[in-house]
Formats: sequence, structure tokens, C-alpha cells
Amino acid sequence: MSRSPSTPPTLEDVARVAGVSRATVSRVVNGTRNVDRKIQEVVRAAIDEVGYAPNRAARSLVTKRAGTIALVVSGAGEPGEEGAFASRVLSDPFFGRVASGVLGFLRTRGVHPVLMVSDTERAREDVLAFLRQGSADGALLVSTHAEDPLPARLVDAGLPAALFARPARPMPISYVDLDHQAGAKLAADRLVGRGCRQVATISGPLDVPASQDRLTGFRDAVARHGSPYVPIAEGGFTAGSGEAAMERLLAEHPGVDGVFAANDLMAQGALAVLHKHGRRVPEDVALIGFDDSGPALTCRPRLTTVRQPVEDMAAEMARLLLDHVDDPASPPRSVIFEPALVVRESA
Amino acid sequence: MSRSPSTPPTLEDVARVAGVSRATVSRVVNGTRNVDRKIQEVVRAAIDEVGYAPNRAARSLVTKRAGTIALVVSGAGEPGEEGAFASRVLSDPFFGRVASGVLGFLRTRGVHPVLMVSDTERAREDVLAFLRQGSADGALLVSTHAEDPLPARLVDAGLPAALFARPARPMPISYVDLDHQAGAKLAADRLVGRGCRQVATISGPLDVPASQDRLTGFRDAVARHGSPYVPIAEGGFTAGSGEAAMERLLAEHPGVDGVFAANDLMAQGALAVLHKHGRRVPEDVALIGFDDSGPALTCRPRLTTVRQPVEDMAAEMARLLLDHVDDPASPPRSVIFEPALVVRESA
DNA sequence: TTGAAAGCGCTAACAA
DNA sequence: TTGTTAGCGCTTTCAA
Repeated sequence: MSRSPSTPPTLEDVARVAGVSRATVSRVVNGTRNVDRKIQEVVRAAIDEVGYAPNRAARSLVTKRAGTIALVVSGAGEPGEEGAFASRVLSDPFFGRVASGVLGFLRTRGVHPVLMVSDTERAREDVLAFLRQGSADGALLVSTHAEDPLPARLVDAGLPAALFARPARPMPISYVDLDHQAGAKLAADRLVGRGCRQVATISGPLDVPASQDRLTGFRDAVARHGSPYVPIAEGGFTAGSGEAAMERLLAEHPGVDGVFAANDLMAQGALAVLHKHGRRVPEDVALIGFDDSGPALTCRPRLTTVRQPVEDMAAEMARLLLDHVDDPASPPRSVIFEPALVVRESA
Repeated sequence: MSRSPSTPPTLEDVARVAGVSRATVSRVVNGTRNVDRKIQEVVRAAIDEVGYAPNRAARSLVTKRAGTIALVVSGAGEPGEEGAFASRVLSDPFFGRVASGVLGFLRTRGVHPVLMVSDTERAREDVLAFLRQGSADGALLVSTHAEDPLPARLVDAGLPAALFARPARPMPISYVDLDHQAGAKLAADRLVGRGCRQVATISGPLDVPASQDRLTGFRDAVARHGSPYVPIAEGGFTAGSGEAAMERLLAEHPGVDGVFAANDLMAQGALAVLHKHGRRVPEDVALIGFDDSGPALTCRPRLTTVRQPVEDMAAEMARLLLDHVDDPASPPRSVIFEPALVVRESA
């Protein structure tokens, strides 16, 4: 133990105590070979004695690595909603799963994520500046908005980045994604397979590629079963929008007996409306969600849903980014994951 | 516009283009007075021309400020559950609101939060190391666990920190908290006021101070209305634990007609059980939650609940931390917020 | 008001 | 295998 110095111990201090040079201490701290066993021990003892911790800023300055990446939630806040975007997105269990997957992977690599929200032009500039400053070595982007200009800006600036979903416009950037069409097909097959004769879907925002794919996949699969027409109501991935969509569907197609909602939150909203109208689920109307997030389990009946391996996808996204940071010359890569149907009570 | 150099522009580059010294450029970048107007303009033009962004590592090295803080979600993961803790907590809408409040405040101060989870001894060491390295200027702690050793470790190490809730054991550390007893009283008064004659409560984990306070506050208030005995079932702040607790309550006290759940998630679970047993809410059993989080709104009936101003509290916590970072000699402070009853349909 | 110069703590050649 | 030394890019005295 030692008195608490006014200033933290440096390599120099350790070197002095151990009776070696700074370089040698640096070598043992960084695990470089070519250091005598005995000296290693002496140095390690000295490190403990003075309570040394390497200064990150100094290290970053020479290695040109921040050891952090930006985890950006990007989207378009309604003008003037002032932080509501952040609150909404961060409270979405889907984002929690993403963060958790990222954290799990990064933890093994000594890299830390800085949380950022980019819902305004100003915020976007902040993200860019943060990266240009070298405060983070790259960015992980979870977009909630198709027209998000951030990915392109990142590419243009030559900053390492990886996306959680295929960008709306093709661009040279790494991403992970789900085979949404396959997921929608799983739902369609289940609904038709259990005897539904009039299926409909509550889609996500149609300017989002994932929503498009889920819709297309669902339509195609249903068509293959012989029904060319599928009523659709567009939602916004929130429970409230799911309610509104279900109301519309019921009004225009009272005979609907099977519904595929493009995410669990909307399915949850639909469920409430179905209850309100006295339709039993799944007896009168079978309902399938998408994501397998927390709400799918708290619903009654519990939601049959299409599971995205979100944590795995997030971890892979982090891996893609770090690989790119390590080798900036490597070409962008994309990894597509397969969904699975989780059968519970709603269908 | 300029060609993209292999290495980012530095102060030196700007200085050369502007025809001044590094020091002068530094002064205009940092907004120091005592720089001739004309020179300022020249320098600014040069900055734009070369696309300069100050290197954070270099700046941190001399200012001894990282410009980032750690946002730590701390708790005890079940041994071997491997990341499940992170997933659970980060998916909790409550944490989303905290993050959002923190982000909102930090955004105005140019500080960024690094997301960390500390659910193991190893992870706790990482947090401490991160701070000692100077990677972050302080820590914001959201604990889910009463026996969390991290706050004390932070205090011992003399590292700046602020907590989201009063620590289980008194210690010299800043925190924000809610007047939980007042919140519970709001719930009790509402329940008794609407005519409930046999009220019960689903508490949070009783080793958590907030749970204790909510329980005590509820009991006291109910006692003041003339009923000295309040059945209680302990839960774990999850929907599943709320279900189990409600089952127990119903089994032991079938006549219960008013329930106060210590958070919305448990209330949601209780609601499902109540439905299952054919009890109408609020006609047969009135139900009140706590937090006013997303699920309170997606429930049917919508939950009457005690609202915590979580975002405001989180912002204040961030303020307390930054104040302490700016003036390490200042004593710890605590700020207590007042809850409000949000009346909806369940009670 | 401006410039020169001394570090901040570390890594990585290069020498020994 | 170890030590010497030259920076990394920035802020900040101190002189001018």
C-alpha cells in the first residue's frame, strides 16, 4: 500500500521502483515477449506496489486507437419532440438486445461502446466529429429510419462503420441482417397451415427495407398457398400504431382470421384491439408477431412470433466493425441470419 | 476541398496554412479571448480548408479530462447466465429512460457516456480500471442489486461517481432518488379512496432500499386509513415474478380487492393472473403500478401508476457527477424527486 | 496579442 | 534481452 499521490503513477514511477527502463515496463504491461522472467516479476510487483494503470490518452496518442467505438441509434426525431426519440428507441427492448449483444462481444476485446443518438443534423455532425477526433475507432449503426443520411456520410468520410440492417440504398458498407422474407414465410405457412382463410398483415413503415421484405415475403408465401390478395395496414413499429392498424383491418375486412404483424409491439397493440372487439385469439383470429422480444412473453395469450437472433447479429456486427478497423483495406462484408418460428399461444 | 491525406490534419497543418503558430490556432479552437478578430477568421478558414478536428487523445493527455463518463448498469448476474443480465436490464424500459435522460443532459456539455455492465467481479474490475486509466472522468451507476459492492469500491478509490438510488449502506457519494414512500402513499390513498377494503402489495426485492421504502410507505398509509394488516408477496421487478406473486396473493387472500405492485412490469404480470382467474380490473380488483413505463400504456386496462420523473432524475444525476468532476473537493449531494399519480383505467 | 518551447504518458524504432 | 530516444498532437506557461 502507498499514500495516495496527488497524481496517478506513471510508467516512469513503476520503472524507478522496479529498477528498469520505461520501455521494459511498457513491454511487460503489453505482454510483449522478450522480457526476462525474473524482470517480469519484479516489474509486476512494482506495478502492484504503486497501483499503476496505463493512461489511455497517452496510449491512444501513439497507437492511434481509441479502444472505443460509437454505438449509434440513428433516426429522425419529429422536429421539436426534444429527446422523445431517444427515450422511445432506448426503451425499445429490441435496442436492449442489440446493446447486450454488442457489449457481450466487445467485452472480450477490451473495447467499449459509447452510446450516441443521432436524430438531428446537429447530432449527426456530433457523431462524425466524434469519429474524426479519433474518440472512437468506428461506428455501429442501428437505424430506425430509411432515409437516414448517416451511413452515406460515414462512407464518404472514410470512417469505419457497420450497420444493423441493409441500407436503403446500396453502398460499400458492412452490415448484418436477417432473411426477413424467410421469416415472413414462416409466419405465412403457420397461419395458412392452421387453417386461416383470410389472412392480413400489419406492416412496418414501408420505406424501411426490412418492412418491405417482410411484406413481400408474406405476400409471396400466401400467394403460393393460393391466395393472391393480402390486405395490409401500415404501422410504425409501435404498439399504438399496431392498434390503429388493427382497427383499420377489422373495419375493412371483418372476416380476417389470421394476422401477421411485422413486430411484437404492433402485435401487442393488435391483440388489445382484437380483445376489445371480442375476437378470441387464436380461435377467431390467429396472430403472429416478429422479433421475439419481451412483450411477446408478457402478452396474453403469449405471442407466436418470428425470432431474430438479435444478440448474435449484434455481436457479428461488432466483429465486422473491429475487423474493418484492424484492416481498413478489407472490403465491406455482409452476414445474413436465419429466423426461426417460436410457437406459443397466439397462433 | 483537399485530397484525402493518409494522416488527419493537425494543429500544425492549420497553423502552416493560416500562417500563424500552433498556439494561436489552439486559442481560437478553444475560444480563448485575446486573439485578433482578423486572425481568428484566417484561422477558421484554414481549419475548414484542411478539415481539421482536434485529436481527443492528445487533448486529454494534457487536460487530464477524458470527456466521457461511464454509464454503468450494475447488478448480480446469476452465475453462468452469461450475458442474460445485460440483456434483461438493457431491455428494461426503465433503463432506456435513464439512458435517455443522461444522454439529453450530456449532449449539451460535450460529454459522452460509455455503456458498461458490471455483473461479475471481473466486470467490476473492468469498470474500476477503466476509470483509473482516465478513460472516463467518472461513473454513473444504476444498481439493480442492494449488495452491489461497486459504489463502495468507487468511493474507496476516490473516483467520482453518482448513483441513481440511495445506496444500501450510507456512504459519501452523490445520488438522486425518488420519495418512494410518498409514491406508495399516493397508491394507498387511491386504492382506499375508491373503496377497496382488502388491499395487498407485490413488493420488489426486499434487500433493495427502494422496495423497502415503497412497502413501508404503503403500509403506513393504509394503516392511517385504519387497516393495520397488509398482505405482501415479494417479487423481483420482472413480469414473471409479478405473476407468481399475484398467484400467491390470490391463493392466500382470495378476497383481495386492491393491489399495489412496486413496478409496472410486475403489475403487468399480476394483470395477466387476475384475468386468468376471471377477476375484472378494476371492478373486482383495482391495480396500481409504479414507474409509468411503456408497459403501463400497452396493458389492457391501461395501468394507473405512480410516475417517477426518471429522465429528469437521470439528468440530475449526470449533473451531480459533472459538478463533482469539475470540483472534486465539493461534498457529495443528494437530490430527492417527488412522484405523481397517473390515473388511468386499472384503479 | 502572439510565438517558442516544454511537457502530458506512452509506444516503437533503433542501438547496445 | 534491455535501454535510449524520438515523437504522437495538444495545451499552457513564459517571453517577447
